[in-house]
Amino acid sequence: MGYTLGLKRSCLTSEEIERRLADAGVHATAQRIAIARYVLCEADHPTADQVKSWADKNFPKMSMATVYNTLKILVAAGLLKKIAFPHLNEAVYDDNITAHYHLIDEKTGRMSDLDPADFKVTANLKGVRIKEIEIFIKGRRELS
Amino acid sequence: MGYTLGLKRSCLTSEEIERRLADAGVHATAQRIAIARYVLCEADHPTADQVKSWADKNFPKMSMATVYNTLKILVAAGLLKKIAFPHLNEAVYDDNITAHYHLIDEKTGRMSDLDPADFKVTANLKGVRIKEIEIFIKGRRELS
DNA sequence: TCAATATTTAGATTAGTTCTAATTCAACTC
DNA sequence: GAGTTGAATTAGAACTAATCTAAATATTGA
Ligand SMILES: [Mn+2]
Ligand SMILES: [Mn+2]
Ligand SMILES: [Zn+2]
Ligand SMILES: [Zn+2]
Repeated sequence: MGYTLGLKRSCLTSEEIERRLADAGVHATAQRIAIARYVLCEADHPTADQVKSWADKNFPKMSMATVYNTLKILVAAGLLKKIAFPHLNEAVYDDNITAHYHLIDEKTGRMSDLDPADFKVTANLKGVRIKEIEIFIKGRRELS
Repeated sequence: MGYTLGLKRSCLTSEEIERRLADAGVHATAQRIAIARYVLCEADHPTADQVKSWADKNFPKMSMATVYNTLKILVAAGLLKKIAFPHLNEAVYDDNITAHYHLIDEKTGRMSDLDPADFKVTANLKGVRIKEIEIFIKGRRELS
C-alpha cells in the first residue's frame, strides 16, 4: 500500500467504495477497491483490457487474473453489468445497472448510454416469456 | 465431385444457389455451393462450427479456413448476415437478411427470429443518427 | 504466534477466429 | 490436349479474449 490512485474525477471516496463492497457482501481488498473505484467512478464502459491498462499505471503489479476475477465478483454482486455487444469483440463493463439501451458509434466503436425514457417499445409476442430486452443502436452521435 | 449432399429439406437447388452466387458476383465453387445451400436452406442461425460439422458429414475434406472464408464472402455479398451476439461466444450466421429481431433462449442459448411487425419501437433521440436498431430479447419460448 | 482461509499471481490453457504460405484446382491460351 | 496463370483451398500457425491452475502471498482469527 502507500501508493495513490490518480483519479481524474471523483464520485466516491475509497471509504464509500469500501462500504458499497461490504454492503454487497464483497470483502474489500486493495485491488478490489481500486478496480471498483475505477469502473464505478472514472471509466465509461471500459473493457477488461482498459481496466488492466489503468491498473498498470495506477496500481503496483496487478495481474490480469485479478482484473477478470474482480470484474466477475462485481458483476455477481450486482454492482456492475457485463455487456458483450456484437461488432465489438471484447466485453465492456457498465456501472449503470439500471435498465437502459446503448448506442454504438460506427466510427469509433465506442458505446454510450441511451435513456429508456426516450424510447417506447411494445412487443406483441405470444408464447415468449421476456426476461430482458436489449437494444443496441448503431449510428453516430451528431456533433452539436 | 460426384458426392451427394444430404439435405434434410430443400428450398433451393444447387443450380438456383449457383445463380444466386453468380448474381452476387461470387464465383460458384463446389465448396461455396455446398456451404451456401446449407446456410441458406437447411440451417437456422448456425455457428461456423456447425457449418464445419455439417461439411464433415456431407462434403469431402473441407477445411475450417474454407468455412470461414466462404461465410465471410457470403456476408460481403449480402447473402448472409453475421451476428456476433455476446452472451454467446461464437458468431452465428443468419440467412434472414431482412430487418428483424432476435430471441435468445436463456436455457439453450439458441437464437430465433422475431418478426419486427410484432414490435412497435419509437425512439426520440436528438443528436443521434440512427443507422440500425438491433433488439435482442432474452427469455424463453413457451411450449404451447 | 501460528495455522487456516482467502486472495492474488504468473503462466498455461482453451476457444473462436484470422492469417500464412504452400498446394490444388479451374479457366484460358496456344 | 498440354501449359500457363490466377483463384481457391488447405493445414497448420498465430492471435486474442477469457478462463483455469497451482503456487505464492496476504489476511483472519484462534
Ligand atoms: Mn483490447
Ligand atoms: Mn462451437
Ligand atoms: Zn450503459
Ligand atoms: Zn435471424
